[in-house]
Parts: sequence; structure tokens; C-alpha cells
Amino acid sequence: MVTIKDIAKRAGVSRGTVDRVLNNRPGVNPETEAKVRALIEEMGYRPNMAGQILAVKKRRLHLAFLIFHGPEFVFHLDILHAARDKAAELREFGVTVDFYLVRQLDTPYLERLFREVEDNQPDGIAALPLRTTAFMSFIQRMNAKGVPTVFFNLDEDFAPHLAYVGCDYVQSGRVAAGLVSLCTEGRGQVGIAAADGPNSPSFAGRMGGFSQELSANHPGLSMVDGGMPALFHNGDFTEVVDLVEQNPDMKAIYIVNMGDYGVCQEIHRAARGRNLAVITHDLAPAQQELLKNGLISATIVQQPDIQGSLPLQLLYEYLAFGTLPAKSKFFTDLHICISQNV
Amino acid sequence: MVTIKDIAKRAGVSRGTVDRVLNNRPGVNPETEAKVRALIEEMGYRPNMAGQILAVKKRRLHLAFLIFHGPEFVFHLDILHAARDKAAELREFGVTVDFYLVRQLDTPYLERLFREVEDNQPDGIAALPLRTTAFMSFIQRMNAKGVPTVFFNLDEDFAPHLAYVGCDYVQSGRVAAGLVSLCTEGRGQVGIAAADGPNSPSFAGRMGGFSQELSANHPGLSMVDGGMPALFHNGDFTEVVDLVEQNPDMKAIYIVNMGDYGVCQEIHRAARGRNLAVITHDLAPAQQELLKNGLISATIVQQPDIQGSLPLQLLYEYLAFGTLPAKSKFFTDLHICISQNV
DNA sequence: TTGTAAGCGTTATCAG
DNA sequence: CTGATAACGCTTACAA
Repeated sequence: MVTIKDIAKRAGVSRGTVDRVLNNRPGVNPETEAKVRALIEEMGYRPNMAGQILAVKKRRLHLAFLIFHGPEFVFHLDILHAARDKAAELREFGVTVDFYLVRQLDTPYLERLFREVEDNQPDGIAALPLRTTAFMSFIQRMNAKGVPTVFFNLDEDFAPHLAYVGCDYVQSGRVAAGLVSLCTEGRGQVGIAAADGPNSPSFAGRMGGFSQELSANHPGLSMVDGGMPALFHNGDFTEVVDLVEQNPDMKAIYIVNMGDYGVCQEIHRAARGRNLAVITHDLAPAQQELLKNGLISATIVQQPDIQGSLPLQLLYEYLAFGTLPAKSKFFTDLHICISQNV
Repeated sequence: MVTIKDIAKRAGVSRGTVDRVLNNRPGVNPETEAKVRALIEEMGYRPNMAGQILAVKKRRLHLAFLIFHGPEFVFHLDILHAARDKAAELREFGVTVDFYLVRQLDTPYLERLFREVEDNQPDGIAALPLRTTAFMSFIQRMNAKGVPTVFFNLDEDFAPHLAYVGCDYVQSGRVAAGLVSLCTEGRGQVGIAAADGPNSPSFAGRMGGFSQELSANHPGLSMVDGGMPALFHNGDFTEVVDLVEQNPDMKAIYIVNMGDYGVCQEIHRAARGRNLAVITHDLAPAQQELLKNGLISATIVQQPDIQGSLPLQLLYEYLAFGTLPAKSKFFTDLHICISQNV
């Protein structure tokens, strides 16, 4: 294993000089720099993580983690939990993480919250992007200050950021289509239901992938109502019940997003013993139960643990070692859960 | 963050003494030991990994990785590849890994190979267990010497070992049953095929889980020939073709293990356009192709990367930090792959 | 039985 | 522009 000391010895300089070259710090004679660089290349120097971690600790890095947190967002809780675990893990690297839970979307509230984040002067920010001007200008201000940001869960490109960690919603819709096809032998009608249609940023992506996959590879399948979702909210399932009852030859139903898990019960009541495949996304505790009971046929998960932990890890690596993320978009795996492999 | 130095200061002893207590080394006055232990507890001391790694490096640990490697074992290649990556990663921790590829199963060959491993005096061993006396006695000898072993891929309990990393074959058969049920609406007949029946240690587990799940939760499904597999080898697919042709009402076929990927082609030829779900295990490159072509409906993967890397990681943690594995069996996730999420 | 000191590889701070 | 030195937290000889 070749170390900085080895390089320094062979170059006839001190460790400090080699360090300056490695970290592109000013104040090195171009000639010695060239010599050192050549040796780094030639000897195949790779920095030793443990040594770096130990030394970087003294900088006491400070990160901020922002997530929207409403009662209907069970999924965000899993992300938050993973992020807290990661924060605990990073503590021994001298990193502290401040968590900010966004609980409303009105501008004064948001501006006050973002001002607070800014005042705490974080070295990096992991955030669930919001489509509000308050958020956008906040991110832009932080960018201007050179504070790196990583987005998770929603892939918004209104401001430059270090990376995105989250679901590929289009592909996720395609997987849903594949599952529907599997459950129906590729023939028949499929209904669409959603708790939140146009307001949900993920809805469009999933529906795009779903319909695209259907028309490209599953000619025997068609969507009821041309893909217009039956919406349900606050315990009102009439649209969904109608969908099931008025389409007796419907073989499957795709629930694009769920807020109220009671919908599955209603669907099966309305189906009256008829075979109806139900495909959903995510795996809240309630959904695990529904899978076990056969009220959900299969669900597609999007690794909330990675969405919570990886953004903090990427920020740490960037700030501590100057390592840019390997890619700009880290798409989570689209795992399929059925009753037997939850 | 509380360090050994902090403890030492508060206890009025030196770092060395605290270290001795932490690592249960002899030569500490019971009274000071008690005082130090109390402080460790009270101050919530957690060892710092980076510091440990750096210090432990000097020991230059040496591991052995043994895997059976025949042409028909494509899956083992994925494990091997992951293990080599892990070995490269462990190099900067001062760890070297020797790889031994078992290419035959005759006793003289095996004994010579194991003798060679033994002579190299590894500090720990990761091995794919073999059901031969030569292997068993080798493991027992190493155990006697206090060299820890971790098994992967096959869960054999003939000798004590630190941990097992691999598939839960019984559960994996249950997942296959769940997929068959999904593809058939839970009704009809399912055929069984295998490249290797009784000789394959995983076959029994998978078939057990499969039939158990069917009888427990899928009363509408039954196995053709009572579960007797149609065997195929070396391009001879007659049994499988017969199975498909003679059971026109068969809705699905479960390929418990595959050596020859040509079987899928034959199955679909024999099916003559009839809808037939095909469920397999693993995801060799050839299988990816078959998934894309629709010749495999779904396949269940068992994380070869984890099977290759985790055993080495567990051995390192045990040898370097004395950390016992969190569990004795690390079952890999049973991920379901369809055409859309490979 | 206990303390001391060197070293693992890197970074940061001070002198020069 | 460069070198020396002191951390970061831990382990391990060796000395007392």
C-alpha cells in the first residue's frame, strides 16, 4: 500500500507538500508539483480512508436535512428514520446533522424555516425538493454561497444540485404494467385508482411509464376510462367502487398512490369474490398486512432507507474528501414484494 | 464523542489499562477494572472505527476464500466476482485474501488443496461448504486451531462456524409458489422441472417450501405428477417437452434449477402459443435475455454480491475488532425480477 | 499490575 | 514556496 509518506520520500519533499498537491492547494512550485503528480500516478497512490476520516474529523462538519412531513406521507417517515440512523453513524466522523421537518407549505412559514436553516450555516444540505418559490430561492441562495445540496425522493431540476437520490417514477410505472400483465396473462382491462392525481409529482411519471409499457409491449391490455384515475380521499371510495362494479371484466387495478389504505378492503368488497389483481407502490406497515391478507397482490418498493441515508453519505464524501458523486442520479431499485417475500 | 483517553483521564489510569479492559486482556486489578467498566458504561463509550482500522492494519490479516467452480455453476461466478471486489476493498485495511477454486471433488485432489490452504495459515476462512469428508475434516481441523469460518451459499451444519450467508432455500420455494399463484390467478396445474434434482442441495429446500406454500395457501393449485420434476441435462429436454405437451391445462412451470438455458426455448415451442408462465431462480446473463424475450415470466434472485462480500466482511470485523456477527444466519433478500426491473 | 511511546495515514498549523 | 509537528483514536510492544 503506497502512502503519502512513500511519495514524499521518493520525491524528496515533505508530506505537507504532497498533501498540498493532492488537494490542489496553492503554494507549490510547478516543477515539484509535476514531479509529485508523476509519482502519484506511477506508484498508484490511493488515499487511505481511515486516515482521512480521522484527520477530517476535526473539521466538525455540519449538515442539514429537510423533509416534508404531513400525516398522509407515511413513506417520508421511513426516509426520515433511515436518515436519523445515518446521522448517528456519521457522528463518529465528526459530523452533526440538523433535521428540519416542513409541516406546512405557506410562504411565510417556509421563509422563516429556510431562514433558520441558513442562519445555522450548514456545510451541506439534503432536501426533499418542494415546488414553491420560497424553496427555490432558498436553494439558489445556498448554491450561491457554495453550499452543496443533494435532492431526494423527487427529481426536480429547477436548481443545480450535487445529485439526486430516489425513484425513477417512469420506470416504476413500467414495472407496475409488467406486474399487471403477469397477473392477467396479458389480456383484459385494468383500472387506475389514486388518492392524489395531478397534485402528486410522482403520479405523472408513473402513469407515463405505465401507459407507455402497456401500449408498447402488452397489446392485450387496455385501461378503463382511457386511464382516467378513480380518485379517493378521506374515506370516500365511491369512484373506486363504481370503477369495480361497472367493469365486471376488469382483471386488475393499479393504485398509483395510496393515502388511505381502506381502499383495498372496499375494492374487494365491490369485487364480490371475483378475481381482481391489485398492484400498489411502497410498503407501509398497513400494506404489509394487506399483502398477507391477499388484498394486495404485489407492491413495488423504492428503498426508503437508501433515500434517507445516501444523500448524507454523498454530502459527507464530497465535503470531507472532495469526492464528487459517481453519478448525478442515483435511482433506487424497484423491488417487487408479494406476500411471501416481504 | 467519548474516547479511550477521556475514560483514562476520568478513571485516573492510562490508555493502556483502559484498552486492556476493553479487550478483556489479563493483567488488570479487579478494582480498577470495575471502575473503568463503570465509566465505559456511564460515559457511553463507543469505539471509533477509523482509529481501530488504522491501528489494526499493522496485524496484516490473512483470509482464505474457497469456492467450488465448475462450468455449470454460473451463479458461483457472480459470488466470486463480488468477493474479489471486496478483497480489493479490504486491502487498505491491511487484509489480504487468497482465493482457492475447487475444480474437482475427488478426495486426493481435495486433500491436497486443503493442505495447501492450511499451510498458508489463514487467520479466517470463507467457504462454500462441500458435502465431502475431506472438507468436513478440514473445517474441523481449522476450528480446532481456532481459525474462524464463515459459510456461504449452502447452509450446512456439520461443523460449527461463525455464520452463514446465503439463501433461505425453503422461503425461496415459497416465493416461487406465490409467483405461480399470481400468474395463474391461483387456479390450475403447475409443472416442475429441474436440471439437477436429488444431487442439488438446494433442490430439496425449494421444493419443500414450494409444496408447503401451495398446500397451505393456494388450494386451487396442484402439481403435475405430484411434484416429480421433469429432469433435463446436456441438451436432452424430452422429459420437459413431454410434461408440457401431455398437460394442456398446465398453466405454469417452475424450473427449480437451471443448468441449460435452452430449456425455456423448448418449453415455449412445446406450448405452441398457449399461455404458460415460467418461474425460475437466479439471473445469469442468459436469463436476463430470456426475461426480456418473455420466455421467463419472473425469476427470484438471491444477491450473489452479498454472498461474496459479507463473509469476508464478517471475518474481518471478528478478527480485527472481536465483533461477533449480529446473527448466525444472514439470509439474502429474495428479490423478484421481471422484464421491467432487471 | 500499570504507564509510556511509537505508529497506522491523513490533514492543519506554524515556522522558516 | 516548503518542512516540521501535532493532532485524530486506537493497539501493541516494552519499560517500570
